[in-house]
Amino acid sequence: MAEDQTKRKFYLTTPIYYANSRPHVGSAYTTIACDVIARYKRMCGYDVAYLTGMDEHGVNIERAAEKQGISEQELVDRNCKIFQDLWTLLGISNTHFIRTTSGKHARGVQELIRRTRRVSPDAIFKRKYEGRYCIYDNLYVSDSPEPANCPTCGRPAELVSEENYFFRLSAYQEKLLDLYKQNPQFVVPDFRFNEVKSFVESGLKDISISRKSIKWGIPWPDDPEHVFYVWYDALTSYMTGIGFGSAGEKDRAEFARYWPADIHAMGKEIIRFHAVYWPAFLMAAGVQLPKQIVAHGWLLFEQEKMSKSKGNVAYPEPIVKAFDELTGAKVGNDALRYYLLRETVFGQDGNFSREALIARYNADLANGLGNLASRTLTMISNYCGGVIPDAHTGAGPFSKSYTDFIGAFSEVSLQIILEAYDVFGFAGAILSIWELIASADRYLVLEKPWALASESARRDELERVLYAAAESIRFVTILAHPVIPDATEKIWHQLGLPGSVASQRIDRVLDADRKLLPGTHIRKPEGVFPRIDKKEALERIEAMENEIRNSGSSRSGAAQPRATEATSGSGTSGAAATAAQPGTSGQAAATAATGATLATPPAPAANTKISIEDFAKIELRVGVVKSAEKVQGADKLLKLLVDIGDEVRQVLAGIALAYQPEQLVGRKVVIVANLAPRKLRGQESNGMLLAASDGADGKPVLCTFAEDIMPGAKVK
RNA sequence: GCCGGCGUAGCUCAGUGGUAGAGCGAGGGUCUCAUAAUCCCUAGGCCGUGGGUUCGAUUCCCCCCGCCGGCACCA
Repeated sequence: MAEDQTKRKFYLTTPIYYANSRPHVGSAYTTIACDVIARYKRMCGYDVAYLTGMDEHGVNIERAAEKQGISEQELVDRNCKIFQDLWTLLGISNTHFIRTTSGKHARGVQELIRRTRRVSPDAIFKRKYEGRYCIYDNLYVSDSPEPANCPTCGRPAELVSEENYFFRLSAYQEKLLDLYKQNPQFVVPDFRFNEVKSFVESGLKDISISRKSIKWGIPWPDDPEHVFYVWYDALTSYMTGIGFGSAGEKDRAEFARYWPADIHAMGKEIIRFHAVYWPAFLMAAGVQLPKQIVAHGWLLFEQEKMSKSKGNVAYPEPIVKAFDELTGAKVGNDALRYYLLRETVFGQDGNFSREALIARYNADLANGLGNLASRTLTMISNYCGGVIPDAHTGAGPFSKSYTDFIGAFSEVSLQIILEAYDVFGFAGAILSIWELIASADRYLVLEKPWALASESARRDELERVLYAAAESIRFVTILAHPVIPDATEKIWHQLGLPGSVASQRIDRVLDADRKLLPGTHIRKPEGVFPRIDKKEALERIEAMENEIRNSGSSRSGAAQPRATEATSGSGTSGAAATAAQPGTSGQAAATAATGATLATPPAPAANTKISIEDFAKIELRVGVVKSAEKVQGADKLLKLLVDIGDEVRQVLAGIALAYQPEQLVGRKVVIVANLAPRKLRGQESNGMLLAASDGADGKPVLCTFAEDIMPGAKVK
């Protein structure tokens, strides 16, 4: 918050994280990536505001709190602390932190809607909302009145209707397309941008932005029966987090300084809300639009399919703490950050593997940078009395390896690395920096300073070599600092340099007056990245993860799986990997994946019972599949003819990903016989097959019978 | 079904119209300042399949197979 008005500002945000459970590696990935950008921009001389925060409203919070017998506020306070502790552990340099339960946020959201009604009176309107709602799982399944099945339990959802406030998104199609045209970098990577464009081109529907049934939310101004619904509330935090809606002089100035955001970063699953809804909301309110939406990919866990029994969800804390404990040094944070950024191409999905992380740590950090610093500083300590020697750049002759080496640390390499950072090419930047480390190691072997040290006549050569090596470490330390802040500060200190690396100008690392000063006393060399034993580390990490899992805090409120978990497997068999949803709130994930929205019912879920009369309304009958075929133009639909005793029904079922048509013929199934007919892909469906779905990948499994039973028999 | 991407050495990936590259892992060697670290050498891989354009394609075009993403769709 140390604003320096003479500097150019830079404002970036992570998504706000949903407060119903603890963060996993995916959330950490988003936040770390943003932290690297923030640190990098600061080192380029920007006045950076970096916002992260918590999404603390909605039904999942209500439910989780109830389950734990505490108030909503207690629950979100507790989970907020877990997130904040993690950000501290990861050295996240955010300058702002927003919680949607804060008073200032609520005032900002209400202010934005008031402003919208002033600027665009047509944008907000009230209308009857009709959607499908599952009474068993207490969630909105679909925003359309069309019949729908609950993604969690598979049962048909109830039709519900209430008056809601809507945002006229449909009116913004052309304006959005124009925005995209004017700003070819509005969304990165470009393939995501194309997806956004085609989504908007295909037509936009108005969206509901309030709910009557939710209590745990921000009341609608002048109509407190309503609360704001998910996205309008959540997205606005990017503004309220830096002072929007506040009457205070300081807040107003801060907002004026930092808005619009330069970057909103997030996982790919919530890009639509940021690239479509959010600009539309802002246009309607007459507020400046963010400059860029940056979407990264997912982390897939160790190439294997997620399974609850395996519990292979990775949490950041065990990794960081295990590394710290086993090495007796604070290296875990750097290890995790380095691995995540080095191993994945930002924007694309990446693999997350603990083994690979440990291997990277040992190969690149311990054997690479750590060892280079250690050997160089030790030699300066042993051969030069612990003082940075003279560079001897004045008089030759210079060996070829010297000129080559100096040449590597040139404006050219610097520009390559800076450009990589500028386009979020973290892996590329790291690769280039580590090439420099390798060249330093190579240089030392060629020059053999340990041999020079024994020949007093070659004193100048020795000093020249060690000075060059030390300089190369300074160079690398500054360039790598955004990625590995802890170790670079340690090396900086060991080089005897004043202040912190963080306050160095990364783009001026080559300036003559910033080079190491001969005569500087270095400090005691200490290994910054002690090597770690793979087996030991794996065991330690696993033990700590089990602790978290058994403590129950890993899913303090997630009653149903996030829908994105199901979609990421995409119905393939075998090798499907399951992803973390970096940067997603659970609420957001569910919304993104299903197009449905979550809300809370007035009554608690588990206590909702129906009467036998209610059940009797549903006519379930045994059927035998007579024929089955794929429906043209649909991935998931099969057209079945089902004999239910007195007639043969045509039924369409969305099970094509799980069943081959031929294997269904002759099979006994249960169908809902008195369901209203519905057209699907032009074909009429008369009834519905009962199926359970596996939470992990959402694959349907048909109900059937072990004993013989006649078609047409009633099921009850 | 529509739109887009990918398929290159064990693994992760670069790459170019002209007889294929890096890192990691593995094998061998070397120095000894350093964290059993460094450095050097070693992988002979139909560059998914088939066809086309071309003097010549891994690189350009088309089909197919496999994988992935977005949308539609999942009574």
